[in-house]
Amino acid sequence: MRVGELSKRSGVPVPTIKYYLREGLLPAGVLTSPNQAHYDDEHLRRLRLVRALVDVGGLSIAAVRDVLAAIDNRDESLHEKLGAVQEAISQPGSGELDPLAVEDVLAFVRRQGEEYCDVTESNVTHMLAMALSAARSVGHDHFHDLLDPYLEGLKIIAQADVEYVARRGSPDDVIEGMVVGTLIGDAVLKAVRRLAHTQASRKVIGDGSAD
Amino acid sequence: MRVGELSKRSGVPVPTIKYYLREGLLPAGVLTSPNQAHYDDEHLRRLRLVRALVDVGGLSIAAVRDVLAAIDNRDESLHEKLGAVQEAISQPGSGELDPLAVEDVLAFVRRQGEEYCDVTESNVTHMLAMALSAARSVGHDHFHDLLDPYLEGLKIIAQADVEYVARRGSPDDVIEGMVVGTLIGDAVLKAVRRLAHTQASRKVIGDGSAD
DNA sequence: GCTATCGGAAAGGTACACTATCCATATGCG
DNA sequence: CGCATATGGATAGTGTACCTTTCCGATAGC
Repeated sequence: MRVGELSKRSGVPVPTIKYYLREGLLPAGVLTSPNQAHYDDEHLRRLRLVRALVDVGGLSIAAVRDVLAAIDNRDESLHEKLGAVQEAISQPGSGELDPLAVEDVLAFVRRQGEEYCDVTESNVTHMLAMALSAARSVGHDHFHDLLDPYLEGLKIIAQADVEYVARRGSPDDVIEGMVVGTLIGDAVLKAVRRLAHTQASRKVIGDGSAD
Repeated sequence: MRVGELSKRSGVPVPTIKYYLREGLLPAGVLTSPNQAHYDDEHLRRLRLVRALVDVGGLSIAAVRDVLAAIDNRDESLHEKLGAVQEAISQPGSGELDPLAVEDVLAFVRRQGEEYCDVTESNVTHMLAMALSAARSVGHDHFHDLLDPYLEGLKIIAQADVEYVARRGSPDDVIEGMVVGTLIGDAVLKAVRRLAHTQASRKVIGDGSAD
């Protein structure tokens, strides 16, 4: 197929596809003449992945490029790749870290039997420290009390996630499933948590008949 | 205090504070002369809240304005206010909804005993439908299988959230705690889920010694 | 042959979140 | 008092991110 059909089948405008090609988010098509190229289903699949990362995952174009590079890297074991991809899809944001928040993270991580030393070493722990710093900055200096119940609930969720991903066929599908499952899963969790809030708060403050 | 001290105490540059004042994110200070105004701790608190919403919650300036308006609204009961604030902090994003994804949401919601009809009525259900649509668009058409385990884990988490918020004093603190707890909680959950993934996947694929 | 479309490059556009400049006025210190 | 510095308010400008538009000569397909 040519770019017009790729556009029709994906819902992405042609100029945007050209832009993604320029930015290296989409591999070039096979040239059949100096100004005709052919795209296949793999391009369509990749294009839809890019849109999902951008629209649902909220990733920047640069972050998407990093993720795709990690996915496409052929020189790593599955384990290394999963780590690289996880780093790529976990942007910590910017701002100052409260040392007390860093302590909270270290204490939490140690409570689980890990022995990390450098919180800024991984994007994930950095993310957590950033969030706890923000909590402290707005006066919530006991937010870390929630970490243990969060982990308890998330163990159930992560177990389901891993089973979901492990069910996939090839290692490439596992990687891609992890990316999609993590980012779309974040969005799903956000929504379901809000639904759960509504249900849980109903028990406490009632339906509005009495507050 | 005047704007300079507000800036020093919050870490937010003076021009940015002026911008927030212009945009209505921060109430004007009390004028003591035509070009001198006085700000208090409430302004500082509000300013830090704005930064937390923007930096950690990832909210746009317009969304922050909506949230603050919902917080400040004096004409609603606590229950109504919680609902309005929850809508304000739940942006569904844009894109087309897959009818099958809408069905998935309806089935899920009904499974919990609710009887919603219109998925687009609430931002929260719309968010969920958007996420499941995105999953389908990248070929994950059984992502909804995860909804039940997610809810199971999230019940534990939401319970902790509600207890955390209920511990606060005044109704205003409850509202503010819900905003902070929801948005910062989203970020914390994201990070902790990734940590839980690492732990859970270790059991399945090992430490990298064998994959 | 004729119209629509193509690939590729370059310039343009839009939205957002600040940031800089100006100015007349106030503050605060010596 | 004198004078550097800071202030509130208004207007204009900046930088980044993500596309769009416009152009070109070449091809596709009827």
